[in-house]
Amino acid sequence: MRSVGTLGHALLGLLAGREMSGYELTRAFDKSLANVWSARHSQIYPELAKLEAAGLIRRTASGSRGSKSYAATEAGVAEVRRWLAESLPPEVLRSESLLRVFFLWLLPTDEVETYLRAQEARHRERLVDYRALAERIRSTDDGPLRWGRIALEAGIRYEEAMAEWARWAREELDGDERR
Amino acid sequence: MRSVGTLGHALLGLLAGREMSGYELTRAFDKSLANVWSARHSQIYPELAKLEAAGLIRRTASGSRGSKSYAATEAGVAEVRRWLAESLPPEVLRSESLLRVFFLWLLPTDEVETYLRAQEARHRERLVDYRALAERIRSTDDGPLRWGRIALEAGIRYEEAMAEWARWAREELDGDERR
DNA sequence: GCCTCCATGTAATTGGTTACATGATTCT
DNA sequence: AGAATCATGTAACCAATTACATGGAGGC
Repeated sequence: MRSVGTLGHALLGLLAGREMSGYELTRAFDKSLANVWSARHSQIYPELAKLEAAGLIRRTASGSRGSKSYAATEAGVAEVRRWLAESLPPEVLRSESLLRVFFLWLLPTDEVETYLRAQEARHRERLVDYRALAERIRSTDDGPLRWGRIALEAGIRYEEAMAEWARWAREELDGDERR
Repeated sequence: MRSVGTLGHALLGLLAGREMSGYELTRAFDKSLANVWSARHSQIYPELAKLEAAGLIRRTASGSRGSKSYAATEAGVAEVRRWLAESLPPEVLRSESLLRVFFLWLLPTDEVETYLRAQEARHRERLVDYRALAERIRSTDDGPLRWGRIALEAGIRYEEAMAEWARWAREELDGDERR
């Protein structure tokens, strides 16, 4: 009996809300979940087959263009709940942009400044997007949507913190230059 | 001619600073780099062989207990610089803890609260560690070490933002309960 | 003599991305 | 008729983790 990975749990979580097809699930990963977890259809379809074989989801209907809908079974919902209540795995940040910072001493000062400006700009752009999205969701305060809004808030605070950090790092350098 | 991945660039960056053995590189990933990128020795040793074959690093000496030291070649240093100056890849956060947030509606309120408290506690713990580490590095303001301190500041701001977010999310819920 | 740390490697497996491949429906 | 979108799948490859495997040096 193969254990369920993070992708499997994400799929079960989505299917615990409502029945969906592989295609709809794929869109969910492109849309709402994109900012915390990603997955392509090429990973999703085989995973659905495995979850079905494990009895955690079941086929419910076939749509017009050959689409297949799935719903979480009782065992499936129980498995997501178990996962949610489980203690968090020791998650570490994995950021290529921050990794590069360790090696910036290899670049001339003006290129370092360019780097940090680009970094800040990217975070500010995302911040604008996230805030616009938050405005649109604001009114919904019931059910699953609400938790999307709460997760989004984490994204907003993250981008804010990273943009501010990049500005701080740039100022650190500048002060240094003028000395 | 195989292209160099992120791990390869990280190794080149470290070796551009000073010559090191595979074992020392492994420790560097456990220690300073651990918070932004991770790698095991089983991934590092084969990668060193590839970098050497590509002429980006070269063997410099053999230590007593069979250790092999490597240094970045000119081509190797040029490659890190190229990588650093290159525009950033579209990096997205990948967080299982935040993914779980989308599905918290499946848990009873008290378990949600437990989840968010655990989340906050973890971030606060890391914050304490990072701040202690920052204190220790503070005095060094030259060379590679300085950039380690700047990257650490990003970690501090990240943990701070996430801890505050978890508290905010919990309060959101509480306010709701009392209504 | 035994344990710990230093030191390097390979093998097996999982997770994830990119590319390949195909076909139906709807819109213009 | 042609393009965009819906819809599902497989194959090849790359990245990363876990487990397997071995041996030397130094401290107790």
